[in-house]
Amino acid sequence: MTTPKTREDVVRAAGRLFAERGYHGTSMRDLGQELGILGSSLYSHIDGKDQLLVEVIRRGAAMFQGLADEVMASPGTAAERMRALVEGHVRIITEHVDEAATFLNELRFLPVEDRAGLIALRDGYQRAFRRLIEEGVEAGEFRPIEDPAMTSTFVLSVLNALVRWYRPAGPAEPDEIASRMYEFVMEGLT
Amino acid sequence: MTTPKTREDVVRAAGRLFAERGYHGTSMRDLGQELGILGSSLYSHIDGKDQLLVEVIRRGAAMFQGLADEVMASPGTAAERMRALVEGHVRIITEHVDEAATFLNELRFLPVEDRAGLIALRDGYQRAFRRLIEEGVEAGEFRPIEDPAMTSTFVLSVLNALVRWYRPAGPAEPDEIASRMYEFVMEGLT
DNA sequence: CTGTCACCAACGACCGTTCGTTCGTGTCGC
DNA sequence: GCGACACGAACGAACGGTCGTTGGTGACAG
Repeated sequence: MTTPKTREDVVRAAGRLFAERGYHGTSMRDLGQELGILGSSLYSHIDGKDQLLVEVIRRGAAMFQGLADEVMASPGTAAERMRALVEGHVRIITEHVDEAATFLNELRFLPVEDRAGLIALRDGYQRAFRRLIEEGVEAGEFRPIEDPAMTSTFVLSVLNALVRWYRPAGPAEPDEIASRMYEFVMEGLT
Repeated sequence: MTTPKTREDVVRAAGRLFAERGYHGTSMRDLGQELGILGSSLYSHIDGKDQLLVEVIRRGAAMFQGLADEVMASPGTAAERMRALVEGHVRIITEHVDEAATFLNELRFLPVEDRAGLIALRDGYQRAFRRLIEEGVEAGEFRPIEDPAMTSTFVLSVLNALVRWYRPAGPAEPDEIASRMYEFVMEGLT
């Protein structure tokens, strides 16, 4: 009757449920129900639950890493590239909330053999922000900042928190969110 | 031999494990082991696992609400009170990471009958930030801000993310963190 | 006819929780 | 001062249920 489910369907549904209920809050039977099949039927497509978590998180990590690579390789002032990072980050989250949320929230539940590598990716992404801030300070575009590492954490805090409150049905348009975020990150409250 | 555990011990250990492994990632036997007793022995002190979650989160919520009440009732410019909020928030998190992290991360796993009330507390706390921002704009202390609600989300994003990276053993002192955060929230990067 | 995909029943492990019991400690009547 | 007794805290076995996972079987599409 209904067309059979693909491995792709399974991974996408897993992202959705992991984001919504957390990895440990999602059972294979839950996941099956989401797809209209039994939990045991999932094993026609995948090898195990933890593999699903790895795959979903890998996708999240890849998107952010791709953005950082692209922006950091492009020309432009620090401010321009910061704007590109903010816009790209917001676009990734608004278009792929589930993978992004799982990447940001469930990293600690990865099997040990995958954890370190993916955490390194996340740290690499943050390092792009730090380097950009340092460049901006050196170029005199930004104010003198004593602790660029901590400051990059602040910037990323604002960006990452979007997965916690963004709802596609919500009143705010992605472009507007990106603009306001960039504004806030650059100027603060004053 | 060893002194018996109190209900207080149990709640504290629960906060620690819920923060570290998440609610669904923590079993009663895990929790017992953390205290050096059996999982079943916990029921001499408590009625059920979900009660523990409620209690830990209640403590987290109470601390933040207390801070907001205190600061908002005090005199001072918007900037002064913003500094007080930031400092208080950082102090709460650095001194009670576990309750704070559980409050911020595990709200969605609360039993339905407790969820709405505690979410309302969280929203009330955020509303304090929004009101303060509005006051600051009206008084001309802050720049004109078109969307104070979203901006309050940004500020709180920076503050709340602290539970994700603060480690007591880390290099950064709480005072220094609070100063840098206030600086960033007020001035941004430029 | 072959391979894919789902079903179904079942596995052992673990889940939250209950129960009967034990052991030590402190209280109180005598 | 001493025995009886209630109590808090923990044990250990067991409960029904759910977990992730396996293997066998059949339906149905290419």
